[in-house]
Amino acid sequence: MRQQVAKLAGVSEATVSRVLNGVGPVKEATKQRVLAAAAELGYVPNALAQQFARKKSGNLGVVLPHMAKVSLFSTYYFSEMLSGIGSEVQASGNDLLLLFREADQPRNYTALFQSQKIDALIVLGARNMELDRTALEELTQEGYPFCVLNQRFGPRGSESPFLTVDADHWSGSQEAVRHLIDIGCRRIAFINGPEQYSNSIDRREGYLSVLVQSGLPIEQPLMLTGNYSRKSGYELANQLAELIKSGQADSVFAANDRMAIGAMQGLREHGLEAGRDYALCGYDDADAARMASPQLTSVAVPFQEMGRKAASLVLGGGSIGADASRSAVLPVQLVIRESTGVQQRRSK
Amino acid sequence: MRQQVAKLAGVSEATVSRVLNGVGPVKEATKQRVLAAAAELGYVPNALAQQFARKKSGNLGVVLPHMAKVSLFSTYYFSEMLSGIGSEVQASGNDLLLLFREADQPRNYTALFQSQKIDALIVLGARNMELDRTALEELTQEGYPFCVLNQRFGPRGSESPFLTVDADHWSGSQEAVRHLIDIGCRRIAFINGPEQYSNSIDRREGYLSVLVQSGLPIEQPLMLTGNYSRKSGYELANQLAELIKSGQADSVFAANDRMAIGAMQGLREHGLEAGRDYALCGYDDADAARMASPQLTSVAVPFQEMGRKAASLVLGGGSIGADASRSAVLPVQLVIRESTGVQQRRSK
DNA sequence: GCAAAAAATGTACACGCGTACATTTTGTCA
DNA sequence: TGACAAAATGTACGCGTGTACATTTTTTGC
Repeated sequence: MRQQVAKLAGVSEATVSRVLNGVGPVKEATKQRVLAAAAELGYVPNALAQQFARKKSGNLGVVLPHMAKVSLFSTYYFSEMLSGIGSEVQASGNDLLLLFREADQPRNYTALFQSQKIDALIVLGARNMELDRTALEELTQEGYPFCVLNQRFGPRGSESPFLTVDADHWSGSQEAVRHLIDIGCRRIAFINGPEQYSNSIDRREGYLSVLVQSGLPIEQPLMLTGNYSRKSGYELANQLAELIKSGQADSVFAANDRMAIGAMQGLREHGLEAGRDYALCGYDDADAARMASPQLTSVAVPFQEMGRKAASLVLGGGSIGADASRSAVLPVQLVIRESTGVQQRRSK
Repeated sequence: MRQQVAKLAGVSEATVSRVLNGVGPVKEATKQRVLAAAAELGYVPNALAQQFARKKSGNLGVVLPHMAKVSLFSTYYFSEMLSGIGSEVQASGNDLLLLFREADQPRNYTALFQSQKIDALIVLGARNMELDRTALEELTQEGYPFCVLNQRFGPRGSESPFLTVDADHWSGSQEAVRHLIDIGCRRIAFINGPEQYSNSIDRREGYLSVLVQSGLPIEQPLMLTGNYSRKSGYELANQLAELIKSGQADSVFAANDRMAIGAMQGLREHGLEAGRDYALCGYDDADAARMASPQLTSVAVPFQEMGRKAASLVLGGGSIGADASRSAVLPVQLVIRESTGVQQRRSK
């Protein structure tokens, strides 16, 4: 096929290759002849042969958490990040290979590199567990380019052994809690997610630090744990209702919107309305935040940008910024809506 | 590398290949020797070379609608289908290549096959437009295995020129509208999506057919059009409010949950509550349906199963069922919740 | 125990491309 | 115009598999 193009253009196959790849010096006239010939014959290079010859698949792998039941991860989180990754991948002329992780199976990420199926890797939904840690350590050891998204290993602010793109959930939680305090809340219940996720830890620390700064007491009974699902928030509503009705709590800060909405629904069954009987703040600013009634105050996370950043880092193969830093932490932003609405609280 | 394995096992490279691929007759003893040697050396076959030699990439391509702003397609729809596709792809030992479509650019799907980047294709979010039709026609002409998901070309029930997996939105809409009539509604407003999607057409026809069957009049003013976004539903609420307050409408059937929720929110601003002042039924049964207040009656669509089916069809390369039918239509199911709650309506 | 069939293994090469290196053409300067 | 450098193009080969075909080994049937 390439041979036919070469013959039609009156050149050698090598020249065809050079023209199509824009490499090496080529006379403008021959270039046009080759392109014309290729167009006429409808020649499309065999990507498999190209990858083989170049020893590059051109694929960015993205590992997804197992999500048969969409439970732990809101689909918002997932699809937004993927969208960001996709836009960057597309811009760089690469492709995106989706890799579905089996639940609790040993990860074999290095094999993906050894087989050259992927040139780079982004890991979504990693947890701080033996299984994940060893897999990532292995990748580091071998020097393969990869990036962990929305998860940090080691303490906050510490230098990461590998590329990491995260959002500043510590500051985000601080903002959220400060906002609750600003509107008059003093006893802020907190629904967190599992601490395998650095996200959860960051939020807890942000929550606690503001309490301390503000001279408010830290009350263990106010700190609850769900699993980031709506259902878990809903189930915690019984405890929350008691806390609120007894005056032990006047507000709820949930570590994501799904749990916030679940809690909101559960509390409603106890006759408690967000924005009226208690203030409620979620996290993520998913679509669901705007769909809830009352609309949910939340912390917007730049998931798309995080995806783009991770992709660009891992495809560029470089470190972050001019320095040799291995981790990027993107800012988040509080979005105030009805569930902490001042007017509604006043009308109480 | 393979050579080293061969030497260590004391066989030829061809035998190594045979063992690893489980092809051809191999003595059990040599098989074990080869496997042991491969394990010891940590040999991982080069996927690129395999693909090249086999002339198969092992990739199933999935074309995604452009979704910079997550507007037309709920992320629920998207991630559920993808999840279904993913499970099937994984089970078949293939990989999933994500292909992001640029907005309003000519589609070049055939090139993906010609370059052998993909062995099969699933098209998500196709519309009945020139751009899409010609692209699909081209694929058909060339005989490439592909499947269109959740979209039909040509009239309902007609034989499709290519593989199609859809859900029975006609029956689903009928069920929804019948349910509304069952609970006493007589003037059912209908918010549909753009008619580029066969989904929309099916829902409209289902809606109309039940009205006719039930002897209810068809009123043009009750039929509104949005774009499947929450915002569009919200914006139509003004018209709906007027219809409801003037007694022209007593219920709303929205073609998806997002628009239903948008309408619900908009109507609330007019003092109208779903399940109390009017009945509301959505479609898709996305998570959002359960997150809304009141929880939304909706039509559950087996998105995951559709994804699995499409993947299995297109990877199997076969037709659907024993007959030569080219299209599968999966059943949907009405899920009744509070927004059409009988008890609430009674208390009106 | 021998011939023939069957099973197991080895040998050799193609797959389509990119590219190092050799060769030819073009351009430059005196 | 000739010598030489630079640009343009051609030639040849490797990349790591899978597999058709040739060859060797084992089994079978008598």
